[in-house]
Amino acid sequence: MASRIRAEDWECPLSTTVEQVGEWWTLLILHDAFDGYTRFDQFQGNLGISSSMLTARLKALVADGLLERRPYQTNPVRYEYVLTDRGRSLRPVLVALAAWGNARLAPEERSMVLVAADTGEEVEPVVVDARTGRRLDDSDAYVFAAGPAASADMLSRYAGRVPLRAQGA
Amino acid sequence: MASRIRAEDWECPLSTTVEQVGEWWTLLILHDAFDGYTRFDQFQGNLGISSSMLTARLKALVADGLLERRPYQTNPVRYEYVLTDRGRSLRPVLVALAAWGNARLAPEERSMVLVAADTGEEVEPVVVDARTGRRLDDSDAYVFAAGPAASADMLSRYAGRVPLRAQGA
DNA sequence: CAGTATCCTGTCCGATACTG
DNA sequence: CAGTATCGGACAGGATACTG
Repeated sequence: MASRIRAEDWECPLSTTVEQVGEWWTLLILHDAFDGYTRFDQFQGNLGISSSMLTARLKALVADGLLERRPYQTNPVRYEYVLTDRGRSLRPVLVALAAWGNARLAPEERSMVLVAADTGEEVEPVVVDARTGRRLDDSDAYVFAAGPAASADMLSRYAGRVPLRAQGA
Repeated sequence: MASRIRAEDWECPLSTTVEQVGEWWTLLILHDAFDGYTRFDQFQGNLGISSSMLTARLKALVADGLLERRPYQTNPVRYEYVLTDRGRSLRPVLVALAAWGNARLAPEERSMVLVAADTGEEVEPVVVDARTGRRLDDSDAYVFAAGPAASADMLSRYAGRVPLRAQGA
């Protein structure tokens, strides 16, 4: 779970990711972790999740390598949950989700915004192509295409619908 | 559902968005829609979803204003589902999710990548601040802060943990 | 083709109680 | 404080059958 998926099991980046992330609780717990919370009762208090469910979710998060469980005191031993690099790498997903909510769902007077920690300036998160800087927003200028390892049935599904890339390289 | 949320019900951009998006099926159907599919049996064939579940999801999507249901022929009348602007605005979320899967989950030889439709060049999606162009990736340089409409209990939760913005403006 | 209706199973998830 | 164990309801969601 914690690492990469076997090539045979990899079909679609989206559905596989969705399956791996598992449930929405995952994202909400991670959000708390990004806010600096690390402890069981903090998560429980903030999220209003039952202890049994929280236990299950935390176990899954640790098994998936998104959180690390480590003792922060001995006698009695107590554990906290801290983000791994892998966990931190999910931040753009949370940001994109929250940005959409702010733009499309929030009342005019937003209650929660993303700001730069140093300047306090409000941030407007957008998804762009790192190489060209062009926004990926809602244009049809970007499509999902079959890569080198695409299987036959995937190619048949996508054939003619999206530009195929060179198979060799 | 289709429009904004009442101010009293707005607590956290993430949890509210998650609630509104509803289920993972929503994202997967939307992904198909972005690929240009519009019809019931296309969705069903691609996703392997049961017809009853698909009906329910499509209804919710239409009610939420993410898809538009419209007849594409008469006698007998047949319907198709096309993306609305609101639906298209969710694209960055899908892209962020898929990008994470590609980066962290996929086998080395990725099977599906995002490419520019004109050049065929592969795209590397990142989330940045539209104003400064700085990446929001995994840095701690950005935090969620209380906005003008924050309620008292939200402020108490976030007080001291994240920089608060001016209450007045 | 584009659904609707019904049945059925799994499991998400809160409530409650208990533990070192 | 940081969980574990158990119970039970609600519902997600597939299978199947039926319709204009």
